[in-house]
Amino acid sequence: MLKEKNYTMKVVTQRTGLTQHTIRVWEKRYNAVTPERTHTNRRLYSEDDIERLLLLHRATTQGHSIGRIAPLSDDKLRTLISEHSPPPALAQTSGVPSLLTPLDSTAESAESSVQRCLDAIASMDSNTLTRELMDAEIAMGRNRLLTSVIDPIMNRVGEMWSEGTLRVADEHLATSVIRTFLGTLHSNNRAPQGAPVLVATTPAGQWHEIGALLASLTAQSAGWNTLYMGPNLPAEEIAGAAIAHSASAVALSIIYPGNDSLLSTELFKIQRALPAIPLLIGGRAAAHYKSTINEMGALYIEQLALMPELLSKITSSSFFLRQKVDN
Amino acid sequence: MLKEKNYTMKVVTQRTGLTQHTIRVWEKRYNAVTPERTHTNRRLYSEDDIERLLLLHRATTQGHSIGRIAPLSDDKLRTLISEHSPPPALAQTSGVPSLLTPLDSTAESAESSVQRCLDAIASMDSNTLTRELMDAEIAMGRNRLLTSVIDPIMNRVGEMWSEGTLRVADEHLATSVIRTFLGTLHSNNRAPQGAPVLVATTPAGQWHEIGALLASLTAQSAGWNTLYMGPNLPAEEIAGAAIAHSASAVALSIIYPGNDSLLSTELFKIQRALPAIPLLIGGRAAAHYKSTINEMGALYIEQLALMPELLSKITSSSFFLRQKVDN
DNA sequence: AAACAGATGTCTACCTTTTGTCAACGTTTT
DNA sequence: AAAACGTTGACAAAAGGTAGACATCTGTTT
Repeated sequence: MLKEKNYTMKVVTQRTGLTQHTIRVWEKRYNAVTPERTHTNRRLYSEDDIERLLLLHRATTQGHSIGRIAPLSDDKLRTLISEHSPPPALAQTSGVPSLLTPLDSTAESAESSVQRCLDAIASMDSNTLTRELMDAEIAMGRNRLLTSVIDPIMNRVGEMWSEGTLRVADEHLATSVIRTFLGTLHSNNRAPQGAPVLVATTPAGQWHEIGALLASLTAQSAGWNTLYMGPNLPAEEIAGAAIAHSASAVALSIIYPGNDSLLSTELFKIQRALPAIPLLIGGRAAAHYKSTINEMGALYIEQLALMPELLSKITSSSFFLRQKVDN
Repeated sequence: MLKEKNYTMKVVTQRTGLTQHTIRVWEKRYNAVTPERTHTNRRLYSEDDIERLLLLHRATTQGHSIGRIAPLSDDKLRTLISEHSPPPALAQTSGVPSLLTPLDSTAESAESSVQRCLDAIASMDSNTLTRELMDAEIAMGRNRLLTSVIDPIMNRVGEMWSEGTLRVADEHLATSVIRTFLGTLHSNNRAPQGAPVLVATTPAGQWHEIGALLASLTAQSAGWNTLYMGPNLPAEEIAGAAIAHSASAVALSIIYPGNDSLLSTELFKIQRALPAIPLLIGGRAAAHYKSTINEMGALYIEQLALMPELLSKITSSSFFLRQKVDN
């Protein structure tokens, strides 16, 4: 069972997106959860407690009043949330979910989650796949979901596709389901006013959009405001959008190798049009272009998990000055 | 029964699109619903109450006066709403705001909804766009949302794009937001067991997926089970998926003209691999291929609104026999 | 055509309940 | 010592509720 109580307040706030205050007051006023205490009176929460708080958070953002739903069982909460049938104004761990959760046993659960997702893909079961992804988000939070589940899945799928281990149809179905899932996560991102802006897209000729979406979401949970523009955008348009929204960075995902000349041309065009804006480039095929990327002074994202670091470097460097005045 | 009263005012306003004021005044003046009260006098609504208010809302936007319809039963309301058939078939594709329609507030509201969405697109405001779409679904129901709002929007966007009235970046953003929105609608598909299956996708070389998604959703609300496979799927894969899931039909969306030979080849391949399965072909560029489509015995979907009709013909024809045994 | 009455959605004023946030202050952990 | 956590009480904003006024419509009567 998942009854062991061993998560501290801090972890809970990060995983649920609730403030300490709120969590405590929900406990005091409504007995929403009943954490144990250390011998020095610190609260200790279990995995189940966290899940419950997450459910309560979702339900409240859907308009339910905490006082009424706090006594409900987890199952009732789940049905309550799913009955909110029209476009799920999803999760939306409001506030800034901030940075990665500490390393722990979740690594293992990420592995198995990935495996279950791959199984679902192989059997073309899109419902199961979606459910697995949702469970994974609850279990390990958004950041881990992105870096330790979805990113690996897409990599595996890509490999299996090129090995021929996976049917093209499977790959398409998986991509489509994941695209939808990421789209819902992406929803109304109202980051704070002065937050830096990231434009995420894919250059002309590159149709695979999952990478760009992942980049956009990662930036969002790092507190950025993002503008996701879909795949296959010509250089001029990327530059135009970046300027129009005074972006602090542009993220590009590159999946297909081949078509070298077109891609390099596009990248250089973007570079030239946006000399003052850092360019982040990642994706499976980005490694092929490493020399080009270096040459043009862009930043190479070797792994999604490394992106937050790059982002914070950008905000703390001179580019951030522009934003700071706003605060 | 769904008689448990435990939804708060706020939830009801969100799910029905009505204001607090209106809900209360409908209760006071017409006894439209009879919520319970908490011991502190707050209203509590049941799932049925919400459904009823939603029906009343739709009926009123169709021009019925609340005083007259408030006493009606839910079923009467439902038939009232469905009787008011949307301007079926005919003209009404795009652009020309159709002078013919009599003072039909539904058509009008659809028109204005489309306009507001286009405005949101022009100002690259994805949040507003999403909200407009959600409101439209609440106000006019899923079917009309698809045929009278989203389909027209995509047509207009396509036109404006080719006229050069709309920036490419805008078109991309709009497509992406709508893709996400449709994806969320698509996911909660609770499919009945013996329902016929539709495979929806886009042939190789065709990357624009909105049309296929619309087809899939339309089929879903016609009671079909659908398998949406994403865009750009090679003929062999389409055929394979259709066979593997014993599909009763395959829907393809074609947006880009050009690349004629490839496309025709693909279509013929699909035809040949699936001689017994009806092929539905729609999308902006489908008209260009009308002769090919006829030649190969596929069905041409001139307009999304006409698709349900085609579907029901398929289920009632010989192809349905295969399904019938399952029931 | 003008006047009138009924219907309907919206708004204001004002009161109660619910809920998130904060300050103040003590204790534990780092 | 600084940071993180705990408790308590106070407070303000949000969310509800009632009552009644009001501006538009719509259809009917004068």
